[in-house]
Amino acid sequence: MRPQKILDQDLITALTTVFRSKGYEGASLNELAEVTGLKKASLYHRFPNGKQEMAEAVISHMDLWVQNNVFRALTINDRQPSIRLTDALAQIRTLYDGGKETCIFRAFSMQQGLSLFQENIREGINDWIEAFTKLGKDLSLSPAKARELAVQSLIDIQGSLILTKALDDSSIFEKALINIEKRYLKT
Amino acid sequence: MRPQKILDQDLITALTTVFRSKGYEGASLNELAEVTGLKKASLYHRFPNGKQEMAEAVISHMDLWVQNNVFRALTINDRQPSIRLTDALAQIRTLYDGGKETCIFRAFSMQQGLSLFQENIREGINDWIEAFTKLGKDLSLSPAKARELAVQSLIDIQGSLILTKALDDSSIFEKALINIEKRYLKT
DNA sequence: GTCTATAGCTTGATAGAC
DNA sequence: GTCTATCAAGCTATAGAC
Repeated sequence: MRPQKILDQDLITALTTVFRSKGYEGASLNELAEVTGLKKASLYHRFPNGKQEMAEAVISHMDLWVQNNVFRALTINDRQPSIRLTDALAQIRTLYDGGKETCIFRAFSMQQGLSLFQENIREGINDWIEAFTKLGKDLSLSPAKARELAVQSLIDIQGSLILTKALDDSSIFEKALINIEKRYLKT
Repeated sequence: MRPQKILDQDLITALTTVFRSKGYEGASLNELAEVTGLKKASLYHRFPNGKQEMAEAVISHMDLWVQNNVFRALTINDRQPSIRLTDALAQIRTLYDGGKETCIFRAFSMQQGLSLFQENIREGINDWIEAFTKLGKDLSLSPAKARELAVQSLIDIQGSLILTKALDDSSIFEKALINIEKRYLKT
């Protein structure tokens, strides 16, 4: 076997930047080939199912990162909940590069992308809600209140990302993160 | 002149449904022709600048509706602010069909759509913020606090629309609207 | 004002050489 | 494993008849 010209890790990273900024349909194979440094036919060798498989790999890779960083920080048992929250918010800040990057679910939630990845999106969002809900319970909130705060936290993240992008003002995202923290610590 | 087969009003309405659900790139001329009942060449007669002009017409039409219904309700001077807010939220509920419809700005905020309509989106969102800010001031809030609540209201609307779509649970959107109302009336 | 027909391009995907 | 070359299908847009 000939050696891989591009490592899997670098490949996924390059694919992610395009899918994230252009969405599923908007990411053309020509552009995906260009940013990865591979020709289209070579991409098909690495991802026999084509564009959809590339997108799935991007989703899986990001999902793993979120689990290892955001969810782990939120739900780990051997630390104070307030510390966990601060850590998780720092990871979220990194994930979205201070509000400059969009959520991959949002990028894949229009057009064909929605029908192809609806289930991934639904599960992904539910995982976020569960992780925040566990934090709330560990802060002695009732299950209902814990879930309510979790949903509101996700609304704040997603909504502030949209406004940050629309107004090109990353302070909106930053304030939203601080607001999430305040809301939990007030209880 | 031969009579118009389809009235301007009906034409825009049909175009809107497609652009809203598919986004700018995702809305193909074939589909736009199909839902309007006109052939592609006829669409070009009505919109000489093609797809972009159709999208602009959709944005303008929706903008006018929002001004006449949401902003007018929020900012009209001869009614109590709390009544105005309730009215405006009812209009917003209609605008997004209880959370089942997406925001046109979101539909146009990926791929090519973003570069083409970035300015419309920025101005549109700013108009929403201004309208809510006026309401806050009329409720005797400080300018800073009024703007803060306005931004949070938009975050709640946009974020809850995303979660409602992702989880197919329109109660999230409904709770967000109620939450906006509570937050203003608490002050 | 609407239509049929088509131009010209880009897309996702494949065949086969090395 | 990567490449060049190519395909069929879809796209936006236009020409010209009625």
